[in-house]
Amino acid sequence: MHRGMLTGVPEPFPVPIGLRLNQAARAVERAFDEALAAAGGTLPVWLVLLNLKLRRPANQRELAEAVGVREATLSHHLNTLDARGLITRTRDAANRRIQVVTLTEAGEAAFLRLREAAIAFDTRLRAGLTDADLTTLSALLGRLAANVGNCGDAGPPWAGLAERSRAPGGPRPAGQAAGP
Amino acid sequence: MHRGMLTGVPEPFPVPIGLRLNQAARAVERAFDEALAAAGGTLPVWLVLLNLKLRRPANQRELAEAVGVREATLSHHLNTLDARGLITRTRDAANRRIQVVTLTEAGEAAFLRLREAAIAFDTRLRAGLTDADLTTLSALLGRLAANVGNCGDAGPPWAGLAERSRAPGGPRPAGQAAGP
DNA sequence: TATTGTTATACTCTATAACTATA
DNA sequence: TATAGTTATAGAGTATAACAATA
Repeated sequence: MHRGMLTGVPEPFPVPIGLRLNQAARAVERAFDEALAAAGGTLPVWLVLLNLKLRRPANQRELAEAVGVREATLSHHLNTLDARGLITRTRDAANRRIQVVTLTEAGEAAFLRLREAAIAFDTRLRAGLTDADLTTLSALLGRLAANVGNCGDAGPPWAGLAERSRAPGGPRPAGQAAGP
Repeated sequence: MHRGMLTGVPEPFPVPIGLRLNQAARAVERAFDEALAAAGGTLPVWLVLLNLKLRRPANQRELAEAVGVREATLSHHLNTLDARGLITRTRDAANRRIQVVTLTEAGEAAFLRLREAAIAFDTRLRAGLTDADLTTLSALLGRLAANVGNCGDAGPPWAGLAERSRAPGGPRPAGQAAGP
């Protein structure tokens, strides 16, 4: 009864695909959050570390964009990482406005732990799906995203945090990312 | 370069499907949030109204479960709805522990507005997708959800809010739902 | 004046724990 | 004691606005 049609409503109504999408995304998100938590991390922390390693963002603006948050929000997360001893911030000698973010040894270790968790998670997630399935799924997801405006393939594939359009406060992202 | 493989990493690595899923889900979520906001609502508000109309939850525990939040969280949202004059809560004469939640006239009107927005959104979202596409997509999404534990088809199709597994605070849902 | 980043503040959504009231 | 619900408190994540420092 929960498959295909909603009944008990004026006229048969197909289960909205957006809802299916969201249920799946939330289930996956929750599981990924748990996997990261088990490895001592959170999604924002993981995304920041990942982007620091993968890209070499010239400044925090780039990093924030890659992570998918505002600059102020990134500062917030960097403060957390700093407090946890995972990064250091030092002024660039050539342009002292720029803070050069560097992973500490503990930061590198945290990155490796989280990367392992992310890789294991992705493997688990792909179970039973062929490459063709994944390609199809990816294409369909791209279409949905395109249908609502965001081109669906914009930005780096590891951009994983929500960027609220409405005023303050907002939903939470979800995420999952590659292990380089 | 952002398609299929991540480069610049030790070994070619397929773009994690979980990440694709999440990007799409967030784009859709954001758009749906906007659509609801334009109709004067939010996702929690919509889900509460929808569940009140669609089901006839016997008590708030049922309603909370349908919406996908804890009872205390539901109270929170009901307070908002109450403050906005969309619902009333009255004690059940037979069992005075039970609060009977009723939509006011303004609540009914809000429901209709949000329903229209949700239906329009779903139509927009499905653009260019055949029924076969939707079936395929739904199945693949179900598989992903199943792979991470949550059976992917549990609960009412309109349960749209996140249920945090980790301590306090937490991610935000996303959502989209049917218009009955 | 423009760029870079931080701080201050606030908001949404969520949760747990403790409480009231009823059964 | 058990059930129904509310209130109090808290926390994560996000945002905007105002600010400082540098160019």
